[in-house]
Amino acid sequence: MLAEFLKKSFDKYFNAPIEAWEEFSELCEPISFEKDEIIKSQNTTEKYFYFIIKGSAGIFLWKENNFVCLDFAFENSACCDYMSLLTKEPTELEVVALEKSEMVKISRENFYELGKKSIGQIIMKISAEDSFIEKQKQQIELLTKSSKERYEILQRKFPDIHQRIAQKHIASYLGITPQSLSRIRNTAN
Amino acid sequence: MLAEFLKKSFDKYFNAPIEAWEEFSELCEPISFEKDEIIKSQNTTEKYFYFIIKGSAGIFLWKENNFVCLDFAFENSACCDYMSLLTKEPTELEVVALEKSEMVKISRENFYELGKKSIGQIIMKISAEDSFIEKQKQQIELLTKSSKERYEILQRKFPDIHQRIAQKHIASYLGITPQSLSRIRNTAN
DNA sequence: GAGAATAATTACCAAATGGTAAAAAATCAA
DNA sequence: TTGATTTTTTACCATTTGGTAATTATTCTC
Repeated sequence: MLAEFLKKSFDKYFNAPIEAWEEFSELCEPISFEKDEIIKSQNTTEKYFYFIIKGSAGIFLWKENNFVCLDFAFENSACCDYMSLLTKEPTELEVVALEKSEMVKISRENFYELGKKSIGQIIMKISAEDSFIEKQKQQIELLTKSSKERYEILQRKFPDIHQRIAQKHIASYLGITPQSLSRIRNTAN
Repeated sequence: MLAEFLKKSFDKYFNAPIEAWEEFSELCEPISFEKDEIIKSQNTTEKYFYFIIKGSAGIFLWKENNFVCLDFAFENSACCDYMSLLTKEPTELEVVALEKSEMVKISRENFYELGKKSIGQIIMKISAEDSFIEKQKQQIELLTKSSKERYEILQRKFPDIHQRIAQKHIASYLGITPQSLSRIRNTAN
């Protein structure tokens, strides 16, 4: 059940037999979050790797008097303070559920335990590599696109984002103020 | 010789015996580049992972009528179009030597060959993880710091960058025009 | 459902940055 | 070295974005 869900979600990255995913599932714990519930707070060390079954989450960073969103995560994708999980160091990043969510979590210890088996190796490798690629794409957008273009790209990537995520979070992700995003949205063409 | 150099460069990340690095070195080829020589051109697939012994390089992306720099790399660090190396797909990224440089390169095939031995596994894992962390830090700077602050952070990271790298490349890395960087540099305090 | 709290929109002006252009400085190449 | 090319600086104005504040809309809570 969970194993099938995971297999489907990861099939675009690599193919592993269902047995491997069953083995993975056994180390996962289901967990639920309410909207706005903090999954990992600032200045703590990430202990878990989460996978979203239903709902959404954001990675936030406090800046002056606002939160800035570094990433959104929806169904069928991973979500955690990956930097902290990798370095085992606390970070200022906060992970927050943005909707009522159902997830599974796997502890760092179990994650690394899995690393000794082939499925874990592949997941860890894909996670790190894919995370890098996504981050580099974000950097490219910030450096080469206007805020309006970045908004359009985000909408194409997550067509229902505006129905699910507060505009102020979207604005912070784009690197602009909510007022600017409002202007962009209300500009013709 | 090369093995010792590599070992020293990577010791901050993980410890491997000199023998492992000797094994690694055997798969490396030395290669030199002139200033401004293209290491990997746009719309090609990256074939090599480079390690800089001396000199520097930049990862560039064409934007309208200028190049934008995504990353600088100096001595003791890796340099390549890592996204393309991982995906085996061509990208629009260009890798350029920014000074007369001495590097060693290892082909993707040999890199993955090494993956079967423990040293390769660790290098690949560290490369992906560290690349992600650096990219996320860049994203955080772009989203939460002013261009002046970003310039100061870059100067602290690479104190001699202004002596080695053209200001237009630094400006593009910071996400601003050369004129803006010139103004920032000539502003008191 | 009513009131309170939060979020989004709009307007206004200030600040930062972009774009064009020209001059000065630095670098390159014969 | 000298002239050509490229880079950096400066100046000017246009555009974008930020910040404050007030209004409207939405969401939350009882």
